[in-house]
Amino acid sequence: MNLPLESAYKLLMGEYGPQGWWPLFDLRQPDSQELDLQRGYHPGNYHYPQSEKQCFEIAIGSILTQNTSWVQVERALENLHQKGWLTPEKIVKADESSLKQAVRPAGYYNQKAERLQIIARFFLERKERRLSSSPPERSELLALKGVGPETADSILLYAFHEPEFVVDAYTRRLAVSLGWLQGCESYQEVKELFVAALPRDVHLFQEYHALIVTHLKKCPAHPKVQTQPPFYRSLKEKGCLLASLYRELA
DNA sequence: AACCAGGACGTGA
DNA sequence: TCACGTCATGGT
Repeated sequence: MNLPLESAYKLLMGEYGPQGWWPLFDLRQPDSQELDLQRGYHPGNYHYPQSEKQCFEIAIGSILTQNTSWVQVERALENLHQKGWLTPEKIVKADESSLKQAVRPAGYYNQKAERLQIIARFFLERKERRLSSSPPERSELLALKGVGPETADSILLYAFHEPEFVVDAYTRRLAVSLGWLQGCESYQEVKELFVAALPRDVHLFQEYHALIVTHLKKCPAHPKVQTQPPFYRSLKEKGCLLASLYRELA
């Protein structure tokens, strides 16, 4: 079975262009006309993160965004930024209650505050051992409370440029709606589908995941989980890109 | 006014 | 291993 994963990628890239993930707070240009730049995206520039601080910010964001929309994460990051807390040192030392207050907009603020301190401790420890320049093992990320498979892969892919494909709810939904999956597959199985069909390329992996999210945000044309066989009809009627995706791939 | 958002963990079968 | 409840704020 040879699924057209690259064709889908080309269509998405042709439609939306490079997404400039992962957005970085201290990269924001408030005066820019481009909303992307205002919000810290850096389309076409793959040279980020450029500092340990930016690297850490990606890790923080990946925790905060768990089952939460990105605008909420931006508010939490805003709070942390205003306190000057977007570093492992500050997060570790922060008192519990004000950290919770800062993180509150992102939801689950009790657990997320705790888990931010856990991952901050991890970053700090790596820094003290002068390991910051080399990527952590996936297994040691997974060992941290609050870091599951998606968060680990996000950190590795976007913060450390490791070729790990990120699978999230959108990825699964797209794959299911295109008939590539049934929907009941495990994280690893979904990941394998993409990794096996694509060249192991960091920029490709970064853009593919970002494009999937962008597309399904813009075109939430399908139910959360679609376990039925491919269903072209309902989507053609939506008039969104996914319809053309279907026609191309049919 | 339900439903969902760039999940992960703890528990019991 | 796996299904299920829990965590929580703010948009549509």
